Amino acid sequence: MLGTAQVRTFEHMIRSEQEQQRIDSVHALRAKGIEPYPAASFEVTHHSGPLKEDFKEGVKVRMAGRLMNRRIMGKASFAELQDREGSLQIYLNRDELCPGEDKGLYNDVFKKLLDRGDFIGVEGETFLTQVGEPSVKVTSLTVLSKAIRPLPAVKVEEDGTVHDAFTDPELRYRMRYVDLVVNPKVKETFAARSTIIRKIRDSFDAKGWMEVDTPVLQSIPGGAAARPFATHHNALDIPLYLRIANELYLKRLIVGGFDGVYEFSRNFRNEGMDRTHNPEFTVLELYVAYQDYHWMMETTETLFGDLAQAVHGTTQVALGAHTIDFAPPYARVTMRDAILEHAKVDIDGLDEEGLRDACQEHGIDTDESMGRGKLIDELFGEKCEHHYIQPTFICDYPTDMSPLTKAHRDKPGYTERFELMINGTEVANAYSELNDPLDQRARFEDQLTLSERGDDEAMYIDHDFLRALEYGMPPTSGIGIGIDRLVMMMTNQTSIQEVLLFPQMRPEAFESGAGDADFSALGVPEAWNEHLVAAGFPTPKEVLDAKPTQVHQRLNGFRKKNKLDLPALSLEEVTNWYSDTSS
RNA sequence: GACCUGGUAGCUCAGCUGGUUAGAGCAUCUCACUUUUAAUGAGAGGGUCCUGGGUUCGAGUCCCAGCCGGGUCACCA
Repeated sequence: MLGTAQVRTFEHMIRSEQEQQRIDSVHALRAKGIEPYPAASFEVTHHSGPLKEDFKEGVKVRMAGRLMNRRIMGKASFAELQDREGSLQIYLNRDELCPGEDKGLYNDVFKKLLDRGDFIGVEGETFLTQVGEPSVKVTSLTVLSKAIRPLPAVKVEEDGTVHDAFTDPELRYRMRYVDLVVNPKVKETFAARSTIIRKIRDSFDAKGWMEVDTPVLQSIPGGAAARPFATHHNALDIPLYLRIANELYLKRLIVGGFDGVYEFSRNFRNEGMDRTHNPEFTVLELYVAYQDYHWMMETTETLFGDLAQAVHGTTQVALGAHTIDFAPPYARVTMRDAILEHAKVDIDGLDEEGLRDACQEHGIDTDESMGRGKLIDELFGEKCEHHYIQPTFICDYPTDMSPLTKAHRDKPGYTERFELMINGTEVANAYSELNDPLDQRARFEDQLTLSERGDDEAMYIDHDFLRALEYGMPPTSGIGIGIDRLVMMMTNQTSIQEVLLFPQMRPEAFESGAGDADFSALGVPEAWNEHLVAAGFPTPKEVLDAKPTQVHQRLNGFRKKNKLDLPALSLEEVTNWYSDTSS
């Protein structure tokens, strides 16, 4: 809740003309005895979707949503009421809405004081207009919430042509709430994401597997090879890491006697961002006892076929220029055959040097820290991966790039591992899990050697996990499915930001309210003191947290905007504020 | 991290080899209009041209530095 003082401050923020008009309307509504932000519930009986699908005239309805796209024609008006399902046309007739002498609700409230984007509740009766549009004739109108900022004015023609679309990715991601209101397709993508997750959960629960929660804060960031985000626990005075994977915890639960466990794991990796990578992302991890990776392939292809059906009603799904067929079974190609086919290299019988030469021949940069597994991985990634558009299981990875995977039952040097490739991208990664504790210990030690050789992706040793394995883990198959990528494949998106509600962005700078602060310790000229606060630096801390270049620009921008009678600051001068405090 | 590219009104965008007071459509405001649907007709208001510096008689436009995005690559899933 905002205090009165704060409300007053916000009203003094610099507003666009349209925002100021809307704020004036808030006051005008109150002056008429209408609360623009009422506390009481508004009972809703119908939503636009079902009402339109099975439309009948003469149905009494109560609906609520945003007022959009008004078409005012004197004593009668049409508008769209947009709710969670879509939107429905409403019709307001002055004399039916206001049967008495006082026409204020129509003439003043609806026509003047309400704007596009405001939440209203209506009561009325369904009917078809002359042109056959399903509509609601409004007999009662309630203001539910007044919007101060105007929504982007997107207009859609009957044939689907969109005018003045809200498309700037920066604005769409930073203000997803606006994106969702104005771009119906965006809503559909996230509805599909929800459907996929719910369907997976239903299908796993039906099999008797159990959803679990395991630690996000870990003292050893294990289960994958990646740079973690580090933090610190004050009470224990120890470093902690946000998990890069949850694999080792789920296996501990298999040791503990659950024979099917899964978790939708939010993982965090402190690495680059692009259209297939976000610092936090979701992986579905599933571990099932007494199964192997062949069983897991069948489980996976069946699941994906079902998911496509649930989202699209068919297994044929458009993805960019391709149509992906999610119907099982999927092709199974060994890593050796994949490389043989696309790079004409037989990795069997090639030692590290031979592989290094093969990589060089294909123009792949190598260095001394790369072992045999890493070299094979490079060959596959560079020469093969992008060829697999239709769902394909790539099987049997070399042992030294799979430290948690069981050795292959009849191919020495290989493991029982597969990755599922779709549209040239890895979507899932699965193993027959390594449950031989002595082998696991040896594999961790090999990782240590790799790490000493300079491979900064080598895994940490988790001694408690080794101890757990020594108590005995049944044969188990496990899989990790990249949920974000899966949703991309299922919703025809090529960027991970389109399937994350709030993708990571550089934080935005805001002007904040007034406060008293002393900047003299930084060496800021006294005349600038109050302006620093107004320009969005309430305390010296905010100044020091920002980059000097940024502060310099913001302040000079503020000076220009407000036509301050002060000399412009030099970058050097601002930079000095930083050095002064550190000495 | 490197390269390419963009930032002009609330939204989508024009703005030529630098040259009067920076434009359009939609949105907003005023007026008209009782079945419209990108409603329509008439009129009006609205701009730190991302920021700072430079070149110039003159910069939205050219140069330098920076801020914030997007794309490609590298790394990764």
